[in-house]
Amino acid sequence: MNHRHPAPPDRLSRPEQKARTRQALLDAALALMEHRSLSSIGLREITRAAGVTPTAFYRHFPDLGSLGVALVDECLGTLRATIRTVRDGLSSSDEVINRSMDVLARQVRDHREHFRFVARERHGGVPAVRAAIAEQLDLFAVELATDFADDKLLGGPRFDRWIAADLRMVTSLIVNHMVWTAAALLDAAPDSADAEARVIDAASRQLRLIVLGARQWATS
Amino acid sequence: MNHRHPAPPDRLSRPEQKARTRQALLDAALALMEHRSLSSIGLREITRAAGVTPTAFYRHFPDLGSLGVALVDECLGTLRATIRTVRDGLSSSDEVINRSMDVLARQVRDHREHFRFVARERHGGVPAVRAAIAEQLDLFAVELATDFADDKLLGGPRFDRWIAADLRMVTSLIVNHMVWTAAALLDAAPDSADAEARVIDAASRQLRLIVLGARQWATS
DNA sequence: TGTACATCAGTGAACGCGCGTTCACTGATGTAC
DNA sequence: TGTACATCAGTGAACGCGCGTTCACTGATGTAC
Repeated sequence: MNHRHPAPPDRLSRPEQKARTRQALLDAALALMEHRSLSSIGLREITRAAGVTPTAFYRHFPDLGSLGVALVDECLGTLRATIRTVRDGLSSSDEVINRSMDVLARQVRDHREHFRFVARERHGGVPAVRAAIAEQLDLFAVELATDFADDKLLGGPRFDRWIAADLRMVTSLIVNHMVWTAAALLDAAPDSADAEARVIDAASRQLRLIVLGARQWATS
Repeated sequence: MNHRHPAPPDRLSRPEQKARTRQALLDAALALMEHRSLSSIGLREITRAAGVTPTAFYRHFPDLGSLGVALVDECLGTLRATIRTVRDGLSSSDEVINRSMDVLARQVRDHREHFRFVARERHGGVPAVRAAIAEQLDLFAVELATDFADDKLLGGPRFDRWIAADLRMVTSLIVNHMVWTAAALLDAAPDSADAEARVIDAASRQLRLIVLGARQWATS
């Protein structure tokens, strides 16, 4: 017989409680990393902020590096899903550029800690985390290249005739520009909407310049 | 009377000896940062590697952040001097691009630690160091904009008619691309000349695309 | 439904260790005359 | 040139502290029958 013992609404089942603690550890680590890098944060600091004893940490991660890799998935995995939805239903390149920038700016505003983490640890001191970030950013570039090849974006040039290497060359430039823009938005005084607007404006023009270059490249 | 007591050749004067110890501290810190970030390195680790007692550190720097700022000057100050000499006497844009890339690749090969430090701490956890790096990179962009305005580079478009904001937009894009390229060169397997060549090739094409875009921008 | 047992997330004490900073000091280098 | 004093880069002992990891444990949740 298949007995079910669903936990009553006010009591959490064991897996639920475990997931909750795990998330508390991730959140605590991310919060502590606002002003410091992953490798300078202590296991005890994280557990203290999460409200559990130091030893409880080992029930969820073997070490801080593994927690870092989990954070990469949380930060960039969700961003990837968000971004993919943006590109549908838009045609003119200016439209795509402006909308992409708006979405990026909003994402940065809503998830400062996530972007801070990625910018900081991208070249940081934990190899496993660096590798995980590089892998995710590479996926961004690949997906963007697929969209270009499908002529979903930037209508003008015949991207479908580009060789794969040139496509990846352009999309990795764009992805890097995106990461750099996010970092610049974080560094802009957070209370100054003006500083933010200037960063967005400059980044939009840079992106338009890149698109101009890509069209020229395609027709040359 | 002006008595001079120059130290004999085998004995160092006090300022000389002090400068030597200071440099030993900087070198030790840079070496330790190959695999870790500044904020995760201990004062005692540095003095141990430099061959002095922990307390001697305070004769040279009030804290680790100040040492970091001194490192920024060492790393980027000298690079700026090197790069400025590169741009003289070249006319065609392809020539400038290829030569700049060669110089960058050689600099990265010869000073891996310096570039690693800059890439890692650019968005790292020490605000004073981040600010110092941002300031130096801004100087790069300003100098490059001046060269463009003087028509020293990329002969084709009439950069002298550009408004200042557009010039800075282009040069900061190029500087960011330079930093990213340096980081990519560091991440390419250091023993693999092949991986390095692929990074250089991709970066050169990206830079050419940016120049194409800039020309198009200028004439539009 | 009730009982007896298994699982396992989180506990709390204990450990040895390296940390940053303080302090009074030493002794070679530098200076005044 | 010689002497007496000042400077100050580097020393070494000492401090209190938080660290990562170990271990045997507790007790609520889950399962078998």
